[in-house]
Formats: sequence, C-alpha cells, structure tokens
Amino acid sequence: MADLAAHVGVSRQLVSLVLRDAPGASAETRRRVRAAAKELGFSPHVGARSLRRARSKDLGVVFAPAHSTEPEIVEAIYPAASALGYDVMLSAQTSTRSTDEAVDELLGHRCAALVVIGSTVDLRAIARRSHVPVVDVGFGRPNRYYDVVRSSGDLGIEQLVDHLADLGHRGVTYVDPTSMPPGALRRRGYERAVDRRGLTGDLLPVPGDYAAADYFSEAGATAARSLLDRPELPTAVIAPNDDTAVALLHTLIRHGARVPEDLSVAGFDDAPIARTSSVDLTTVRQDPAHLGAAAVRAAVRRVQNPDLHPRETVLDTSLVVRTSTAAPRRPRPRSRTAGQHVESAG
Amino acid sequence: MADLAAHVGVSRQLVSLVLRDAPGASAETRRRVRAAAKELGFSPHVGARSLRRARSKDLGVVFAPAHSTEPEIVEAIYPAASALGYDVMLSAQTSTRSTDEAVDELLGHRCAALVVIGSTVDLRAIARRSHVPVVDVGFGRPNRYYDVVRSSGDLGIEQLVDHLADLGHRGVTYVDPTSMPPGALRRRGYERAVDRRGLTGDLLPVPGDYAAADYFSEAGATAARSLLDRPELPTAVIAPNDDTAVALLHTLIRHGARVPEDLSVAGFDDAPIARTSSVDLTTVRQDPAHLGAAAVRAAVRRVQNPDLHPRETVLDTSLVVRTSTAAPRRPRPRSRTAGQHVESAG
DNA sequence: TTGTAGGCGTTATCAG
DNA sequence: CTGATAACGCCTACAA
Repeated sequence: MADLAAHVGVSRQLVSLVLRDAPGASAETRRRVRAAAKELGFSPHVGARSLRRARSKDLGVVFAPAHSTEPEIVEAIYPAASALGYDVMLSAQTSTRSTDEAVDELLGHRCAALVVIGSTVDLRAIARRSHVPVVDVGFGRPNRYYDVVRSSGDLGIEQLVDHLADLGHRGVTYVDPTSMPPGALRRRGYERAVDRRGLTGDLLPVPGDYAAADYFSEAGATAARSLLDRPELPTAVIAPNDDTAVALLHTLIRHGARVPEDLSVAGFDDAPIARTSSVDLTTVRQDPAHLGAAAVRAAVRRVQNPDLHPRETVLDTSLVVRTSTAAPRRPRPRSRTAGQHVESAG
Repeated sequence: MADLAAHVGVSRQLVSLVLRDAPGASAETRRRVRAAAKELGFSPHVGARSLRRARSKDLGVVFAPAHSTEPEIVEAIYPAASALGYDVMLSAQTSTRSTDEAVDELLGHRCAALVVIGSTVDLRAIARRSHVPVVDVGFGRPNRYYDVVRSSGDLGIEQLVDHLADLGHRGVTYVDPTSMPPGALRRRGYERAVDRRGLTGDLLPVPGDYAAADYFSEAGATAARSLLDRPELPTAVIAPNDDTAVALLHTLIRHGARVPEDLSVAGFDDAPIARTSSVDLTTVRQDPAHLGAAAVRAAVRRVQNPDLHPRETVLDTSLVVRTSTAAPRRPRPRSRTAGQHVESAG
C-alpha cells in the first residue's frame, strides 16, 4: 500500500480511505488511486484488514456443492449480502469434509455470522461454540440457539393437492422418501389437504439412505415400478422433490404410460431439471433468491443486535403449473381449466 | 490465544506450536491445549496468521455453483489440497458476479495460487495481474501464461464412436451444441473416428446461447424433434454432454421411440443424472477427482517453483457402458405395437 | 519447554 | 488532505 501511495504521490492513509470507500478524498484523487491500484495489480490484504477492523463484514456460508438446490441459494446470497455491505466467504461440506470442519474454517476467518445451508445435523453445538449468530437454511425447527429459514413445505404440498383436486382428480398418490429430512412436514401437508378435500389418500413410502447421492432418483424409480405392478395406475402422483418426481415420470413413460394423459405427475422444488422442456414438470417453487435474502437478513439482524432472540422465517411457496399435470382421463363435471400459474408473495 | 495459554497454564508460543502442528510440544500438552481450545471455542485468527507467515498455504478456487459438473471437481479439490498441506478458499462466479470479482476476492486473501474452473474467458489478463500461478480447469488451450488441465474430449468421443461401431452401427449421428466451449474439440474426435471406422457421418448442429441456464437441455430437445421429423430415425446418436443426451433421450422416448431398441443414445461427462436408473446413459467419464487432483498438483508445482513454464495436462477419459446403447435393430420395418403413440407436445 | 522482541499490512485517531 | 503513532493476533527467531 505504501508503494501505491508513493506511485500516486499521496499518503498511505489516503489510499486506505479510497480503497475502503471512506469519505475524505476528492473525486480526482479517488480516480487516480484506483487507476494506480489496477495498474499495479494491488488489492488490500484482507487478513491485515480483518486483524485491525473492530467488526467483521464477512458472512460465512456452509453448503454442499454437489447438492441440487443449494448452489442456487448460494448464488442468491451474494447480491443480498452485498446490498447490506457484507462479503461472502464459502466453505464446502462434502463427503470428505464435515460440517464442523467447514464451520471451523469460517470461524478462523472471524466471520460476523454463519449461514448453514441444508444441514441435517442439529446446529445447537455449533451455535454455542461459534460466538456468532448462526442461521440454518433448509429444514430446521425453531429453537433458542440459532435462526431458522425455511419454506412452507406443508403448504406447498397442499397447493399441489388443491391443484390436482381442482383438475378433477378424486385420489392422489403420494410418494414418500421416508429418510428425506423435510419429508415429515411435507407429508403432513399432503394428509391435511387430502382430508380437507375429501380425496382418496394413497401413501407410498420408499425407505433408503439420505446420504446416498442418488437416493432421491432411485426412490422415484422404485415408486414407479411399484405403481406399474398394480392392476391400475393412479390418476395423479406427487413426489416431494423434483429429482424423485423426474425419475418417477421417466420410468413410467419408459414403460408405456403417458403423462399427463394416463396420469399426472408433480414434484417439489422447481429444480433446474423440472424446467427443461423434455420434463416440464408441475412443481412447487421455493425461490432460492428469497431464501438467500431471508438468510442474510436474519444473520445481519442478529449481528447488529446480538441480544435479539433467534427467529423462524417461513417463506411462501408458489405453485408452478406445467404440462405434467392435467385433468384425469374421465374428467368430472366440476373440472376447471388448467394452465394457470399461481403465485403467492414471499 | 493468550487467554487459552493462561487457561492451560502454558506459554502463548507453546499454544501456537500445538495449534499449527509444529514439533516441540509433548503429547500430554498437545492434548490439554486442544481440549481447552475446544472448550473455549478458540480457533486461531487466519488473518493474523497469513499476515505473519512468509508464504500462503491457501489455494483459491473460482467456480460456478449452479453448473452441473464443477461442484464435483470442487469437492475433489479439498482432499487433494489437504494432502499437500494446502487450505482451499472458494469464490463463486455467478450471473451477478464476474470472474474478475471472484478472482479479486481471492487475491485479497493472498492465495498462493488460483484454480479457475470452467471459465469461458481468456485468463491471460488475470494471470498477468495475479502475480501467482493460475490453473485453468476445463477447456483452455496451452499457453505461456497459465496452466491448463482438461480431459481428452476428442479421444473420449472416439471411444464412444468405437463402442457404437463395435456394436454394429453403420452410421452415428452427432448432436453439436455449437456454442459449447469444448464442442469443437469433441466434434473433431467424432469426425476422426467416423472416418477411421468408415461410418456414415451425420452432424446435427444446434446453435444457442451458452450462457442460458438450460441451453444444453434445450439443445437435446431440439435435436430430438429434428430427428423425429425425419422419415427414419438414426440407429445411434451421440451428444457431447449428458444434459443434452438426457433431454434428447427423454424427448425421443416421450414420442414413442424405444431406447436402446430403436436407437442408441450416448452422452459425455458421466454427470450424476446419467447414473440414475431411469436414465442409465452410456457416456464418457472425466473423473472429477482426477481433474481436481491434477489442478492442485499443477498449482503446487508452480508455487514451489515459480520459474517453471505453465503446462498442459490432458487426462484420459473412460467409457462407461450402460443400457442406453445396444446393437442396432436388425430388421428395419417400422412396425409399432400397441401403447406407442407419436404426438406433438410442448 | 519458556520468555522476549520484532514485525507482517492495515485501520483508527489525532494533531497539523 | 498529510504525518505520526499505536494496535490488531499471530509467527519467527533467538536466548535462557
């Protein structure tokens, strides 16, 4: 930094002011300093900066890179954090790297707060030893130790059941990958909606190992084979995540069933694969941008006021109707028009 | 750290020794120091550490979280770096965050080297201003400024063509998403193999925008529709990435074609989706673990000896045969039995 | 094993 | 806007 100052012909502290966007430098000086910094390839040493600064402006984010939905949330966190003046520091949780390791690295960097995405472990111990606010994004339950941000999985499934009931379906089958962490909540939504609408329920549990990379897909394929073994196919099937729904859909199609003519299929997440034209899956969207922004807000709120109690933030989901659902083969008189995109504010 | 030392009843520098695994402390002391660190929730300030240390032991990694194959490479980089004594620092490149921004953040952390995954831009400018070794993982071309690690896309496609020829196919159609960065290389492999085996070539170019999130999938769906419009389907189709191949496969199946009975379909990448049982795609694997390890090795090599010239590392691919490819149908009659319907859907 | 001293690059404060 | 000075937490070197 001294080099840079000498090169421009100003003092070091003026360079420091410019580089951290602090007031007290003229526009012309700013320009010259920035130009010189670029020319010399200089960027301030963030280690030294964090050493000296009173409070950190870094948000630590723990995520699983290979997961299908987490990266989208990570991408959304960047602009949200940036808008509040925070930098983002990523730390991956993988098969060879535990949540604790990922958290420790971030703690070493003295992040102001931690956002943990899609964790299946209880973050209580982590929250206690962190000494910084912790936010759980995914499927945590409200507690006194850390903030929880999640979407309303139960209501989302209810939206799906309502959609199918409105189309005229009298029964809806629900594939339940039983070891999926948010599974219980979503299944409750299904049961509630089926009761409320007076539909015939049909629960198809598929056990398995959540840690297996292809558990969701295999669950869909397994469920499809089970349905194909029946004397008659149901008219509508819901799976509580898109990977399972897509595998279900493709396995059914491969065995001669037509979707949506023979049966309707719906998923949950609005993952990228649901949007491709060869799938075009009716699903429930939990907006990654909303989740990311809510997580950042929750973290910053407690950074600014550490005495506040952790909160639960539940985000609305929105039904996304595509061409994998339609009225059943012999539509009832009360069937309505399909194809509407119902959105609810976040 | 002073607190910790006082708590254990030893000197600060002994604590420092223990925390960085340096020799000079007894096993018993190590144990007590670690226990106390855990109890007090203490971890060394990496900023202060990097400020003091002569050389950095951090490897900066730039990647696109939402990409289908990059996260697997990122996961592989962790153990590879760890084995050589390096920490990993992640920086995301997204639609709202340019490669330059991602690189600048890492440079601010004074990483020892930079690994840039799947970049479509020329890294020359970045390599010049970085003052640290840069490694491009993906589809860079050899040059004097930075290392390149890639897999042998051309040979991989040749393996695929050979496999199909060995099965008895006399012609192979090749879907070419023309704006895909490694596309030219792979297409050359196709052309070479078709010539060498004396097959009938059939190039099906699909233009589009690489930046669009669903470009690969849409390319597959488009190609499928184009094939279905022909009077006769080819017996074998290759797409140079799995997303395209899967969309192609599903669109064909949805329109009544049987895979592999009517035609064989193959992809490239061995992405997670290719492995699911509802897809079970024959493909070419470029091992993410190998790519990650090679990238780390290339980076560390030049960190340890900055005078060495950047290199190109080309990794072998391996053919993964699954059930989407088979021998061509012997008779050519288009006799289709019940349950098969060709329809035009959206 | 302990103690002491110095310094890494930055920010903060204060008087000019 | 400049100049001077202290401090952040840690590592290194050296002597005890």
